[in-house]
Amino acid sequence: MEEKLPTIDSVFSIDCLIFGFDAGELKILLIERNEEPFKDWLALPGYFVKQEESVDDAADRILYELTGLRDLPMKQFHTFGEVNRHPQGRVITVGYYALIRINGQKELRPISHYAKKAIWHSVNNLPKLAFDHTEIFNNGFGKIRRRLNYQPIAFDLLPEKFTLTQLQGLYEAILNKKLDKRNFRKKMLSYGFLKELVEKQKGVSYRAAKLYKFDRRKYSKIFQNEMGV
Amino acid sequence: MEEKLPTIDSVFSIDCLIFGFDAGELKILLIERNEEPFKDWLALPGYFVKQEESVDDAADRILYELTGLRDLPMKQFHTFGEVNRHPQGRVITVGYYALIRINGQKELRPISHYAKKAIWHSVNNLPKLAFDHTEIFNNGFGKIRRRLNYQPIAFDLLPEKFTLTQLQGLYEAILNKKLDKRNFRKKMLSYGFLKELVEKQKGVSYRAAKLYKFDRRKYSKIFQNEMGV
DNA sequence: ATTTAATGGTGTAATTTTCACACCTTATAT
DNA sequence: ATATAAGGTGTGAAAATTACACCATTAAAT
Repeated sequence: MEEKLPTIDSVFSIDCLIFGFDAGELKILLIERNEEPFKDWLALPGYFVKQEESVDDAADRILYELTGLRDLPMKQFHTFGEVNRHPQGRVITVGYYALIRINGQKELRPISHYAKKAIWHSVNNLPKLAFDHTEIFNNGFGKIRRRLNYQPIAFDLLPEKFTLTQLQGLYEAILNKKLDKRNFRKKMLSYGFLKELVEKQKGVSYRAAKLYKFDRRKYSKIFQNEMGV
Repeated sequence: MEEKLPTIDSVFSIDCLIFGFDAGELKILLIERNEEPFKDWLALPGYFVKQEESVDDAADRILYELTGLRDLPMKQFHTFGEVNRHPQGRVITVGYYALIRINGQKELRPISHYAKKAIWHSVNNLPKLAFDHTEIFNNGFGKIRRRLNYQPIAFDLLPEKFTLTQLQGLYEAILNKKLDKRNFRKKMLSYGFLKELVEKQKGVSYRAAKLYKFDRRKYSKIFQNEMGV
């Protein structure tokens, strides 16, 4: 009894899908690899899980080491377990995603030498990625799109204070379709979890829009278990 | 380059959540373990993934070996990666689920000696399960409950021909709440994917109900990408 | 033959949600 | 002053959701 099992180092990995929103465009965080295989290719930030850390912890550590971003609220979306997905051997990987404010984050600066650099790339016109990362991206992006319809995940991508037009632009970028302005505003406001601020937009050469905040407390009260958090 | 990685045997596993519906009750498939650790305990059917098989393939094989059930349409729902979830070492497990017709299946008969037997147990009053299987169960069951609201997963649990009352009973069992009979029928029929049969229920000591079939072809046509398959 | 027990089967009105659609207002730059 | 660019607003039609109660049918029991 109590015999020891082998270690998981080098056979189990994490890949991260980090979405940001900037200049009306949805972006994904990629790294330029500095290691074989796929040296110099663009890839999702990802690396091996260590023996003594939980998978969730590994996701945080790996993202930090490859991009300099820390403590993002990442969640699992799928585990990829095909036999030949890694050229050097059998590696199972679990995909995590997070939606974040690009400008709320410090600059991208890989800590580990496995990444040459980290960049934000539009989700449109993605180049071919290393390994099966294109498939991982498509899988995760699809799930997030569907989730947007019943969970308030979009607010994580916006600055703390935002206008309704920015919010709508974000929904349109994720869903990849135009929405009706009046209906969108009516619906968003009807939920009751947007807090209207006195403050207005500044530095625009047109009528300044009201700013809003996402009120997470109100959201939790209103929806509790309904929206399937 | 092209160095070989270690193998994944004994560090990566599958656990299966197989739901069935019988006598108005939702059931879960459990095995009685025949091996330490947790010998003699009830557990979810689960075992280690082999080096040369995909994770999806492993799920099919393992379920078959432990319960005798084959080729169920299982899907992943979450990967559990805490460091101390297995007493003998570091094991990461991926949870799969399926919803099936209990009576449409051959009898339960473990092939491998790792399971003494396999049984159907009500999802209510579950005993303490081996490992962190209670947590895995709760996680998966919660997801299925939510999924029921936008995907026609319930039909997999019923016999091919079923009455609307049976279908409603199943929804009530999964959602754990009473539904209005007229509204339920109206809504189900309005989808247009239920095919009314000429045949009626037999062997009941009250008015025989019409039988229906779930028409998967019509379903796909109607909903295509809408319901987030 | 009659009664009983159990489920089958049906419709309507009120409410809520969704959707389609167009114009005036405001702030700034010139 | 005027041109520009986005801000901000309401209504009516259609669809979906909800609440709600009674008679019909069958087999078994008497």
